Amino acid sequence: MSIADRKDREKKELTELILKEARALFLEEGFEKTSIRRIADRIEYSPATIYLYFKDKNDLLLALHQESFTHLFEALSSVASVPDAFERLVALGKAYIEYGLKNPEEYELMFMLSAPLEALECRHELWCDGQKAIDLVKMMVDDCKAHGYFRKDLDPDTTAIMLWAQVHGLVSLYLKQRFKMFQDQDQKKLIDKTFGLFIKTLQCFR
Amino acid sequence: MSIADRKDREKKELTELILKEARALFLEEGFEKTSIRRIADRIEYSPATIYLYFKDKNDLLLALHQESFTHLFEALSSVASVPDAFERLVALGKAYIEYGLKNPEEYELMFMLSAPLEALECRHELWCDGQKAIDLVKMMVDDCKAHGYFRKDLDPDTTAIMLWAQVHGLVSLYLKQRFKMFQDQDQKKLIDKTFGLFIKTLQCFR
Amino acid sequence: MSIADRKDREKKELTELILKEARALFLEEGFEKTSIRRIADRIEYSPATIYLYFKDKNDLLLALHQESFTHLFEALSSVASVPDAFERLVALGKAYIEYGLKNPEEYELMFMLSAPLEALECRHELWCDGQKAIDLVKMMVDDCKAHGYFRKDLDPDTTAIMLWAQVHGLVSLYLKQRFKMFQDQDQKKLIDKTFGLFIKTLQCFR
Amino acid sequence: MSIADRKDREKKELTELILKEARALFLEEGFEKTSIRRIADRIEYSPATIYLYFKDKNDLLLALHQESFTHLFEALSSVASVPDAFERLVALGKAYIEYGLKNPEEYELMFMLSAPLEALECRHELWCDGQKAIDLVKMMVDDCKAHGYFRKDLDPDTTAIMLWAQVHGLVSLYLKQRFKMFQDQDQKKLIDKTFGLFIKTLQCFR
DNA sequence: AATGAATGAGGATTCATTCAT
DNA sequence: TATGAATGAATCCTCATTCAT
Repeated sequence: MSIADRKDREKKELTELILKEARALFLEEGFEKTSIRRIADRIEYSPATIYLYFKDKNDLLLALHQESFTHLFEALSSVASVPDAFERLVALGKAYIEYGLKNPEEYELMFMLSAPLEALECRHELWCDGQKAIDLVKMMVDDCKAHGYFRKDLDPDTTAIMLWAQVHGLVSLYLKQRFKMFQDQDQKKLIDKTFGLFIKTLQCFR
Repeated sequence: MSIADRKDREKKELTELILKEARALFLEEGFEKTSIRRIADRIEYSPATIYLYFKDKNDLLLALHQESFTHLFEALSSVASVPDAFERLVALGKAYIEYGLKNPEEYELMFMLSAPLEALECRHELWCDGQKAIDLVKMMVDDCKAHGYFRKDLDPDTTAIMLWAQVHGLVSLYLKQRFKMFQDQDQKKLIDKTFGLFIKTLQCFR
Repeated sequence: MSIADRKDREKKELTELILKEARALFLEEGFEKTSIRRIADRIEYSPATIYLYFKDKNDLLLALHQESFTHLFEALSSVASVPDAFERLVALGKAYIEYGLKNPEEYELMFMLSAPLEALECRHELWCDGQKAIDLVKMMVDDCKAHGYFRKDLDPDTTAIMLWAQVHGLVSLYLKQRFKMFQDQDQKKLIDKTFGLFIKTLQCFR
Repeated sequence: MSIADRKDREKKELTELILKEARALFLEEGFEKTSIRRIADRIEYSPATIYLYFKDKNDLLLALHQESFTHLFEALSSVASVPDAFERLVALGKAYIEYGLKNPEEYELMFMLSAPLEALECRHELWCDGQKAIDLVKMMVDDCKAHGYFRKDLDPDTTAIMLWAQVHGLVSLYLKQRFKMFQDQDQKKLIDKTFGLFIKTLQCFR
């Protein structure tokens, strides 16, 4: 038993190692430079070995993709403890932004890269993750309606998309350095301020 | 003089030709497939020739970048004729979205690609274009304030960024297919509806 | 004893299984796609296991080679029941052709592939099979002579080779698609017609 | 002018060099071992250079294929000088066999390899060469009919295929070493003897 | 001004084989 | 007996770039 266990653990460990370095490469050098070869170099295994753990590059990508969503959900789950419905929605947005800024490569993979979707369009799982995320937002919008923060006739779908677009806009412009033109200001503060303003506008939904 | 003139003109023409085909390749086949070689093939010049007109691939990218901004400004300029300040702001957002959806590769280059910025961080021109764009928004926000649509104490910078983030969020999520999970709905309509809702929220700025 | 027996039987069974799937792969996907790995995948054993039963890929090839000859002989044996000596020879040719067309990969392995011979030149068995086959033809030629269909001074060796070359020529050109230039005709019919004509020419041996 | 000439010549020379080494590799190591890399190694150029002269491996193959047919036709053309129609046909067969034995790798490429046809099925040229070859045989069969060597009602198509199959059978079995089982005899003599016997059988067509 | 020729580096994969267990 | 894990070497091909001309 212990032998099988150890083998299992070792297998898992290498899988993790591959994913870790793949993620790191993504982070450090971007998607284009993330090749099987370079990952292999970094983990000091042969390229062929990676193919023992992942069918092909897309499979590796998919694994990273799913992992990233898991991380995102973990990051978002903390807001559940916020008692007030509206404050909870605000916390969700903040947590989303924070996750994006702290995990740029994962964020890119999930929401900004063409590659994974093109290659994996067929796979149903991909949409599930995104669906789950947007459903979370919708649920919170409904909560806000239930507690009188939003009008009853507000469409939760549209509202959720609006919220998502706003935070994604902020995160993605920041990650792609498009706020660098405001050189004289702290760009992260810019995001906070903007998000704060956005939250205020939401109050007209009452 | 006429000889120098002609040479000058010819030089400009070839520069234009290169840019034109580069743009076309971007549009038809995307960023990844746009290689110096392929551009050279299409203009029926040698790859080496391109290097006489552009230092390297990044330089070519920068030129396209600037050109794209010119196009964007053209697309946005039409809103000037809208008389009402608030309506003009709304029209601006709509025009921006429309431009993004209609010119996906240019939009990507301007606002979503890492490549041009990383390589050209030093160049001041890059920021100018973005600056000009955001300034345009700020101006319109000021107009809205002047005409009583927005409170006097509203910060035009933050507001402009918020507006930009919203429309960029919508456009970029759409371009990267992240609305595909709403399979049963017209995705462009989704954008319109969301933008419409966003506009309504702006009215609480009054 | 019974334990040893069982082990023996199991060993034989796995050997058979390997050969069976190797053959199937040959047939379904051709020689190039038949790799040790793919065979291993299909029998759901590890690639390393195959090396316990066959020294290397060539050894496996040799086994298939011998097996194929067994099949060929089975296919040819049916003609024994044809009473007339000349008709029997004709039937032999037809059976050979039919076997070739129906078992293209085996046929290739036996008569068209370089691989098995190069690697196994040393092995005597290889020639035995071919020898047995050509001997069969010679015997039938002798029968024809005995029954007055062929002149007594006809050299059975040369005649046998001529017969073999003719049918092999037809089969191999067909298998390698070299009759495709006769696009407007049924290629199998072409073979039948040609073989028929060839048989007629044999009558001048009388 | 002389510069362009020289460049042209150099280009041709390298093209020839590539083809020559490709052919040599075919001959020495067989089709499977003939890779772009190995060719590049032998000509001491980089693999990428080969792609400047040939679109891809198939293109290179096609060139070799056509070249080989040119050689074959040259080899066969000598028989034109044989005055007697039947002797001419015999000479054609002998020349074909001789060509095959002397140029094994070209012969394989033209008549025994799957690869070129699979990859280039679309290309019309391929069939043209084969067509031209078989037409040559048909013409000679017609000549034999015209001069009373063959019956008037003989089908030239079927006859031509029969002749082709016979010589191809002999050549291909020889090239693939399938005559090695007649160890005690000179294999080339075997071919001659067999072809001689075959020629005799043709006389019953009178 | 223009280019033909060349290449080193790198891309994703697949393979036959080995070896410790 | 069986295998999981690993790999070096190979495959075809594309790229941005340089340089002599």
